[in-house]
Amino acid sequence: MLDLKQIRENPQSVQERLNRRGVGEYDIEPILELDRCQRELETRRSHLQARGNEIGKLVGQKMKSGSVEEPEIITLKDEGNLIKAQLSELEPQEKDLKAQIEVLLLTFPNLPLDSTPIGENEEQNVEVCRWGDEYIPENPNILPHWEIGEKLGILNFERSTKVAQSRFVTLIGAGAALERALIQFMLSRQIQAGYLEVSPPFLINSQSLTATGQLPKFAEESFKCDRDDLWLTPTAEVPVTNLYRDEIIPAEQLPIYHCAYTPCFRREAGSYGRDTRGLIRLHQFNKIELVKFVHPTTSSQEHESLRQDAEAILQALKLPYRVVELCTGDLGFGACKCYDLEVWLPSAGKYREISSCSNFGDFQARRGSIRFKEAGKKGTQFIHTLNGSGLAVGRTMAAILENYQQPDGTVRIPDALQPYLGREVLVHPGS
RNA sequence: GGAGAGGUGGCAGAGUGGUCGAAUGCGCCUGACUUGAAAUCAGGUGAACCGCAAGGUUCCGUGGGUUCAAAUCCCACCCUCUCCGCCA
Repeated sequence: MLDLKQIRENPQSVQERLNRRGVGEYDIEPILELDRCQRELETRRSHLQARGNEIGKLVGQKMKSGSVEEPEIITLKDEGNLIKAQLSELEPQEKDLKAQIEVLLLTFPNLPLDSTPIGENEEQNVEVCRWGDEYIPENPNILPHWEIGEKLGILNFERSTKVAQSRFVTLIGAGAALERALIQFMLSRQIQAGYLEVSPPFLINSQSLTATGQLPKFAEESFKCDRDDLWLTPTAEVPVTNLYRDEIIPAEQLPIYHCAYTPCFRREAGSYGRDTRGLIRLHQFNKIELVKFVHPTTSSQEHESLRQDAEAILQALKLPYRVVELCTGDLGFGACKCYDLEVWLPSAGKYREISSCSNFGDFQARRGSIRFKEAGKKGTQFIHTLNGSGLAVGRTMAAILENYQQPDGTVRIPDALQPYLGREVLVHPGS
């Protein structure tokens, strides 16, 4: 959520930064107008209340010293009733304005940092670096991961549609073991890097989704359990960030680093024709998520190190990838800066997103009221939140099945992963 | 699902109609003592909003109601805990 005070005090600067996401998409003028009305009402209301409080005290004093029937008391009571009547008109108006402002504010995205490249869409994203060109396979006949996976007997899509729908998968035998090994491998690495593992609820309430920014604008993207105001988590970012919602954290406890494995559930509304095959775009997938809660002055450098922690997994697995910095037009709703890690998928001949590392500044902290207090200092401040995948497990599996595919149709297991899987190669069931 | 208890400041926990934004303890800050720390003693210390300021307003789970006046009384709802039932 944007800071209303900042909008009020620097409207042109806020508008300019919103325009970087897309000219004409966001107009702060309606908010400013509502805010002016609300503050005018607030002034009037609080003056009335002040007089009302005064009357209350006076009546109390006089009743102690005199009779209840004294005319002075009657007059005061009458004035009290008059004020009450006036307030009963003002208060709902002001409440309504406040609610309108809140609703509007929740639909506004975060302001991009000045360092975020300006651009209209993903074509203007900026490639930061490439890693592992030497690991790009030379074999020109690499099968897409879903084909090799089915040949190896470790993936089954058809039967999964029977159980659920399209865009679901069942992993079998070595496939299921491979996924489990990847989860264990990624978590172990991130725990070693200093992240405290958590295993949060997978069903989460609306308030949590609102705090991280999925609601109200992106309700279509998540699965909902209607009877209970609970949703299937679309990413561990939501439950993990919300662990600290409505809390004031002592500054000396910062930074807080968490990693979490969860399944993620997404409706993928609006992507009907895209990536219909394979592990790339499923309604349910597994992910290791990294979440940081940090002091505002450190969030940029924490963002860089978060990215490195995600990259470290790809490097350990020797999977070729590149780092892309999202331009303002492609930046996620709550992010002020974001790096995507894209892994090389030989069958497609291109890089595909496998991790997204975002800095949210105080955007989520405001929505979720996550604050910190510095000992001895007055008041509280909003913390900064960051998160990134470390990594998406299904896509990692896809990348391994392709990049480690051998001409004979077997798939080598990356060295670093072998101890977790207990085997060096995936072979056809018959051989 | 049934029965009961409870939701108060960073935390614990008093408070049952007025001077209560709220005792007390812990924590934290400042000072004294100390080479330093600990212990002890004294003082201070909630959050949010409006206002240039003085100052004002709001907040005791949430929403309504009664009253000149509500943490306190009434109604509804939400949540947590305990016990019973069912169940992985």
